[in-house]
Amino acid sequence: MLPVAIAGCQVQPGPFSFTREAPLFRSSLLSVHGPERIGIPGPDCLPCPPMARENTVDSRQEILRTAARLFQQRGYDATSMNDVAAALKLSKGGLYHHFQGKDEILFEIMNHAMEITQERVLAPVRGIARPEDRLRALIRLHIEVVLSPRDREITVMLHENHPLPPALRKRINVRKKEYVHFVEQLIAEVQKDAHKGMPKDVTAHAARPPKPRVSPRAAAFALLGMINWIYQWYKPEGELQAQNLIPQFTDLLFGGILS
Amino acid sequence: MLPVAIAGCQVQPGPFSFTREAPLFRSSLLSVHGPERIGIPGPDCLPCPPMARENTVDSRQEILRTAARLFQQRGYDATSMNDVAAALKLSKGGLYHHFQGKDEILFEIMNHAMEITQERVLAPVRGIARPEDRLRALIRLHIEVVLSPRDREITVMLHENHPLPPALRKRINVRKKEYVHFVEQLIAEVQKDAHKGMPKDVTAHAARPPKPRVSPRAAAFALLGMINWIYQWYKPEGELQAQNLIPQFTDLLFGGILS
DNA sequence: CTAAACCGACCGACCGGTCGGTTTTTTGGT
DNA sequence: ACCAAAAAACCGACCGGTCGGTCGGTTTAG
Repeated sequence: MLPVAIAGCQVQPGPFSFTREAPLFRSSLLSVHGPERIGIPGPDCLPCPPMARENTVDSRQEILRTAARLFQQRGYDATSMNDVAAALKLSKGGLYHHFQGKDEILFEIMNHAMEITQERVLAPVRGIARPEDRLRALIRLHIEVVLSPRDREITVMLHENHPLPPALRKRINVRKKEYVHFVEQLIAEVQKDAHKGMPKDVTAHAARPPKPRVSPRAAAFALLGMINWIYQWYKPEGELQAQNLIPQFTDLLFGGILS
Repeated sequence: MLPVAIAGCQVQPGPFSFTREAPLFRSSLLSVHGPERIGIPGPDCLPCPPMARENTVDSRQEILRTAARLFQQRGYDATSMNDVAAALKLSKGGLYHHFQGKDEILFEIMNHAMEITQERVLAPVRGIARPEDRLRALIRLHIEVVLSPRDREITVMLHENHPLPPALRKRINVRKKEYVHFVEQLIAEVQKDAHKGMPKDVTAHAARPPKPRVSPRAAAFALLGMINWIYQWYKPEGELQAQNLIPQFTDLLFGGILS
């Protein structure tokens, strides 16, 4: 099936350069005929060694990974199906054998990003009893996912809202809303618990605990904003990395800038 | 010059519909010949009354406003120059009379967004003496600018990073960095002042005040993230509006979710 | 009469997607 | 083990349409 990326063989696009690469030889090279049968490999690509045909699930995964990388680098609309095919050393027709269209590729990328969020953030967090611990874990795991160089689907999902057709977009938006709602309820629990733990003389004068000055909904949007915006400014060589960003963002949420 | 939008005359695109409208009559209609001279107006557009030719600055402003609205609705790459021209009831050639190219339009929109930030946020804030008041004002003004239905350039600038060519992008990025730096230094001042104001018995044991647990840089990025992300979730009919969002985001930054 | 504003045909390139192939791999029978 | 047929994977020409941008005009304003 599709050749996997091999050192020296991978397409190396610049940050915003358009390297429109036509495939120079059959990408599925299991035949006894080598690349010389149908062309000379490009100067930046050694012949890929033959390999067993893999199942279709792996083909689709490979396409989605490559497409996600290109969509992240150039944007969905500015990336063509020809670009995606070239990066995979496929023809466009070959790409269309695996996916019905460009819409489906974007949808699967975004859906996969929601799966990642479900598996890497929500599921672990749901297993934690104490709300404050749960919220701290959610912040850490969400930041880790946004910062992960492997999970490019996440930033594609964060950035590309408009291009999906309405029916597909709705399905993604439903999952996003569920996530926001989960965060909101979690913050509400943390705020409620914090009041329970306060000395009686602070709350005794009230019939019930006063509402916090920051509503759970506003806090949820603020938290998601500060974390999701990381993809806009983060630099792997910058001074803010996961290990010092996570505690600071966590402290900020719980205690503000003056904690 | 260009007709300004008149009730009943304005292009009404759906959120993601592509209304490819060809101009049906000369857009500069000062001639004694009315629109009937060259065609019947479209069903959704009454004839625009003739008006004095305006100067080129206003033409360019009108084009930038319209382009910003379309770029915000559909994205820069998914909006064509033909789309922009149609929305202005111009031909594409007419559009190219005012701007050298699509790049220039996006650059001017983003530059204008930085001007708006300079005039509506930075300049007023610089006139405030107390750092904490200055930071509170910055939060309020920045949120107001992001929420402003008129200042679509802001959300275009927040969203469209990649499409500009490197030289133009660099110029915008320099201004963005200046803004981030300003916010960072302001937060550092606020944190410093907060320590000055603490009772001696809390700080006397230290040779100098301990570093806050949230660095100014992390706090600046977090603050900009929570505010800039508003454009992704904000709904005019939602329960979170400027007047209740501003105090909550301010309280969150200063005191966290438990204040 | 000149300049500004505008138009519409046109350019080469590319878009998403299709289709009629070829090539490669898999499968089943001998 | 071999072979032929079927299926899967892939290719490249092609489709109608559109892209950003140009150019030789026409129309309108000064």
